[in-house]
Amino acid sequence: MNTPPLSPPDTADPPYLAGLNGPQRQAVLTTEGPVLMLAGAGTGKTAALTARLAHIIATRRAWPSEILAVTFTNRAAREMRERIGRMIGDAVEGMPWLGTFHSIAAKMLRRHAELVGLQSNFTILDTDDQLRVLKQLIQAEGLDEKRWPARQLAGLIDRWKNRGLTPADLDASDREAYADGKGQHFYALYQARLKTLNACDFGDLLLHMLVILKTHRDVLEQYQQRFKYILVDEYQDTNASQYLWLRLLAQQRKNICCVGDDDQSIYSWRGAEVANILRFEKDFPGATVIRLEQNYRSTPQILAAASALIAQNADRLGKTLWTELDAGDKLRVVGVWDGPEEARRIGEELEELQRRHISLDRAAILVRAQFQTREFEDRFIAIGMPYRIVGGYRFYERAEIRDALAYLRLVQSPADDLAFERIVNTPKRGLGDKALARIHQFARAERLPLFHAAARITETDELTPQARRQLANFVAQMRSWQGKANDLPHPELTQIILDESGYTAMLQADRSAEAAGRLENLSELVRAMEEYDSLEAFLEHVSLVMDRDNDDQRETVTIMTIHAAKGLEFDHLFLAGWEDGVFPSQRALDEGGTAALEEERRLAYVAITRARQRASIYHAANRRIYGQWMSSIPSRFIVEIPPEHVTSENSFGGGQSLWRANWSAQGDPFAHVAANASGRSPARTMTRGPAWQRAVTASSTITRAPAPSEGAPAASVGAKARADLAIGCRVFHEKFGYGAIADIDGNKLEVDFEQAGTKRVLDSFIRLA
DNA sequence: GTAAACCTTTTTTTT
DNA sequence: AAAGGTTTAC
Repeated sequence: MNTPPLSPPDTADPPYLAGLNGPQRQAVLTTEGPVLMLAGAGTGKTAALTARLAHIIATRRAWPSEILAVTFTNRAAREMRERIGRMIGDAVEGMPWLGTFHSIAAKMLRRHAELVGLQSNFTILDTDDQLRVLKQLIQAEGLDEKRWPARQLAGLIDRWKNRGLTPADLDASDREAYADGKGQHFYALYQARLKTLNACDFGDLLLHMLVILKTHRDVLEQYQQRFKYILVDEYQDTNASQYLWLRLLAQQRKNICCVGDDDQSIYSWRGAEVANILRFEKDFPGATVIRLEQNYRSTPQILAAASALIAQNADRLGKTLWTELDAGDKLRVVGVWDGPEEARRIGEELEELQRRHISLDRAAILVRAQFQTREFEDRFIAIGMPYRIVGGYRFYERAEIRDALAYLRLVQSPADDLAFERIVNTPKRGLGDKALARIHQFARAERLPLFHAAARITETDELTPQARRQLANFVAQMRSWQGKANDLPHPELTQIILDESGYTAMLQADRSAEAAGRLENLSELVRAMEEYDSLEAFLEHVSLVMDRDNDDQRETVTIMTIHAAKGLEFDHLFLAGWEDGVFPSQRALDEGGTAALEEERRLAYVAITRARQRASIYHAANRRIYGQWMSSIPSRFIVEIPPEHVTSENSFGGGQSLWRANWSAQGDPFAHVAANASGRSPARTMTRGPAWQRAVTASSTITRAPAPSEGAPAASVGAKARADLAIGCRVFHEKFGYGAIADIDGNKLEVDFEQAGTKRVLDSFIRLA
């Protein structure tokens, strides 16, 4: 370790070392050589990271512009910038290489775009554009879109890109994927199409840069020279492509510091590989490994509950978090009747906080999936509770915003065919499929972008006179905006475009309930643009940050997904919807493997460890999913928390949560199930874990789901039909008893019950008798 | 070419 | 339940 000439700690510690513990100091002072920082939840990782940066800069080891600091989310990048700013002042302005992987890769790629056949003003496609391109390709190849959804192809291509694979790199098994082995073909087609569009998608930002670094030694060396120190946050979430990228850049100087926590790896669905953390020491021999294990955030009760939960995962490095804080409250587990009641109860608790003059900024509601936020939104609007939903309906994904952006994109780069297609007939100009097909045909024949083709086609008699007039008008307008683009400030330009194009008028004429909100969103867009120096800068921001910065000054409770909450902390935490099928998600359960379930468990761990003082876990007995009522079972994760760290209550019985009381009082958690199944535990349930068994036992005692009667047949959660059922099978249902299957419709069954008559039920509530 | 009616699908999680 | 896509009616 190359310790700088520092005086003894008690006399002249630089301010950035103040209040750091031993391992944290080591993380700050070990500047040379590879460092792996294993930092558990709430162990002051960000403090150590920012101090490390401050130290490197203060001791003149590197200029701010010579440090590469990568984070995963824009929020994390922003926070780090702010915190460093507080330590080192304006020097942070000179840190151009602090940002997300994607923003940094984009910045690099703009400099070297020509090396992968792009121009430096390439557009960055979002998921929506990506899907539209793929759909067009699938159609052009004459494939049935129903059978081979574009989404699936997009997912595959995404995964390949995450793994750092170009079409040529795919191996035999990858090539087989999609539409009888056309996966590779489509991948290549898609990449070619992107090239002609002068566009790339999110995965390309990294993959293109990776290819450039691999194949252009001079470029690689240039960056290896520049980046004297590399710092990576949330290392457990890096995917293969990011990993290779980092390894190339760090190879020369090897001053790379990676910070991560294998227990908080929750992005494997996006290609993240925890293995990256495990093989760090192999890739960088002699690496210093520093463990941060003292937790400054949570009470011992919360910490113990979280630790016990995560201990159920087999696949982990293992660590022991400890804290010096006072014991604190146990976790609360609250059972409620249904989703609306959950929202009502949490609303009441928030009102209680308000009465105690506790700022709502200190409270948060965490959900597994976005759809759960609606219940809270409805309730909080009703009671006037100030709230903010993070992520959610994203500002830049709204149709009106995307339309406006498409206009701007077309002004900026007339060759943006996707933008052209999007707005050529919005608002309506009488240019429908037929006209568009003609333009397409013309464009292909003349090898022109759509906009230029459109301009030329108006000089021919290809189109009907009225379509021709309309199109000529549109082209003329666009030209006039393009001419103004350099003279007018971009917010004004946008306003002019919206007005002259008739977009504003279209919304004003719209009598529907949403129209007013849309107009408001557009003025907000114009306002947001003012913060950017140029149209280019703004569009870049929009492509990379799908969210608008929330500068809400009021005190509000935050509602967000657990994923979005990673890295944050709250005094009062509400964890909603802890029911099997919601959390862990149905998809994770359907997959059946332990890997998916362990990731859900890590998610549960992340959720609980966000709490500083108090955490309340909610589970509802009934929930509406896909618009239909489903009865649900408390999450197995609740059962996995040791009872000594939990107090239970429920709103429909009083006192301790019935299901937990029932299961612990019974001794044998299987007894109930076994009895119901007439002494025989069915093989299918035996393949589930003991937690599931307990939960099933419990649910049969407390859940009184609305009967799936004729009028309201229960809907599906997982759409797959079970293979073990056939018409005529004798089956058992918890509520209706024994019966025979009369009909099967996907996962919905019609069963003739011996006692209850004929009912429509979901196959997941049925087992073979 | 458009609007209205009808059917199907959707829910992880993010850059 | 709501949004998206498709078919049908004008």
